[in-house]
Amino acid sequence: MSVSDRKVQERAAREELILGHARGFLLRRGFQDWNMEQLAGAVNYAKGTLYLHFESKEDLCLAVATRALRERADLFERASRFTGRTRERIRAIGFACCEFACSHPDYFKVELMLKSASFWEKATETRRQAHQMEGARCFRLVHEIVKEGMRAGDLPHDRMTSESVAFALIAVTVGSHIMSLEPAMKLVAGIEDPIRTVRQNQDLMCDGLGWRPLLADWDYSATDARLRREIFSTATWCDPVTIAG
Amino acid sequence: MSVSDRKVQERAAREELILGHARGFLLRRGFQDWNMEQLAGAVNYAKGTLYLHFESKEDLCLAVATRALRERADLFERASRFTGRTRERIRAIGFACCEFACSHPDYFKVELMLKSASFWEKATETRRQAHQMEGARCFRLVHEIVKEGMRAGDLPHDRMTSESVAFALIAVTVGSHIMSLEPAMKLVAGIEDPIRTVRQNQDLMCDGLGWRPLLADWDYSATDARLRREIFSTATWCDPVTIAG
DNA sequence: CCCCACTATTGACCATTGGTCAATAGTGGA
DNA sequence: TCCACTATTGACCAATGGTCAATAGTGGGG
Repeated sequence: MSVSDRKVQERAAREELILGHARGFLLRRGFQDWNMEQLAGAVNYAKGTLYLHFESKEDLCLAVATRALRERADLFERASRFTGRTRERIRAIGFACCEFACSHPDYFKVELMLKSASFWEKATETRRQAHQMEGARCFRLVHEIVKEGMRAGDLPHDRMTSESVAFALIAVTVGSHIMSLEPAMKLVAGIEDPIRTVRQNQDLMCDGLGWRPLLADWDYSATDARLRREIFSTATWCDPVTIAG
Repeated sequence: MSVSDRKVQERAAREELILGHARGFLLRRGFQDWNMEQLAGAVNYAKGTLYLHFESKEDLCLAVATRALRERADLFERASRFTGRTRERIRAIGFACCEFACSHPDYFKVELMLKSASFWEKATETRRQAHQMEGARCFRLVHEIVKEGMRAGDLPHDRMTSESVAFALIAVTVGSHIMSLEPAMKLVAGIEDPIRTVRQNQDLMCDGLGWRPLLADWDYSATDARLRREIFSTATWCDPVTIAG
């Protein structure tokens, strides 16, 4: 058993090594600007060995993306342990999302790549499911807080379903992130601090949903300070200032 | 001159033919699932001839996308001629955007493709600029109405810059469209009518921005009816019901 | 009407690269 | 030490984006 065990472990370690290097390639150079030969060279294995772990280049990249998405879901989970009014708690998720975006600056670019059908099709069923599972985990964590907000009476429950509310929050966040990474948009719209813009838009959407206490009725900078202290003491980015007024 | 004129015209006609077929390929099969040989066959020209018009496959696809984006900007322009309160007018743009999304169901998928760096790099500078110009046109049309809303006092002008407001509206729209075309999300969030969801989210964002008259204070279904009558009498989709309450 | 110079078009060819698999090196138990 | 089995390799294949020398087509001038 010991020999077999060691082999399993070695295999896992090698997979980790490959994924790590692939992540570097993917984030720094996109999908096209490197090939499997180069990756094989980088990890000091032959090309064929890579294919013992991954069925295709797409499969490998999906695995990289799923790993990142899992980290994201983990951050969401940490954030959802934050205590306070429900709107403070959904804010924690927004914070977590931005924390993630900062430590994985090019993640959304990779995520966009996955949306292309041909890409998705070339990946293993197992890996597709794994990715969807992590995505669903993120959704569920948001959805739970939305439902609690409705139960608590902070959020109107007669206008929209809780799922639609969760969807709206996710849409505004993803949209803001994606539009932020467009250099042209930064220029045209004069966005200096993309992350701040994302959080601002999340706040606006929460206000639009009527999620109390509204931005004007609560000191959310205090919430952020507490959040940073209690949950994200290791956060890597500066507190964005909330909308004036 | 007549001979030369004819040649120019023939060349333009052929480019049109190629773009038309490429559009079909791109929307129906994505970027990978067809090759230049097949496209050449479809238009009854040799592969080399395609390269007399376009520098690369990416260049060709960017041209297709830009053509669609131009239609989108044209619709925005038509929408911005709508009269009424400024929030009604921004609603017209939202309507135009959805009208466009309905007639080009896979446009956003193609647009996503363009965000990959390697794609963008392989296209001609001219075509890149053309695409950015149409994008900027869309932004400008939104921005104009935002500025007018601030001038008219319908939209607070002391909280955010007009650019940030335009950005927020675009982000929520793009994000909603993109998330809508994810089949998993439809399942998890129970989205039946994606377009309705997009408009709903636009409404929520406008409310969040404090753009008066708020959803609850105005009969926007009447606005939609007028919009449909006066501007988009040829619209292809059903009026979405606004949020209850 | 023919001819020639010039242009337009072609498709065989090339280079790159994702993916395969027969050959080889390595390993551990007898 | 040897053998049977596994792990690893990299030469090879097929697909495809892109090129360019060869060929077909064209129109003006004689």
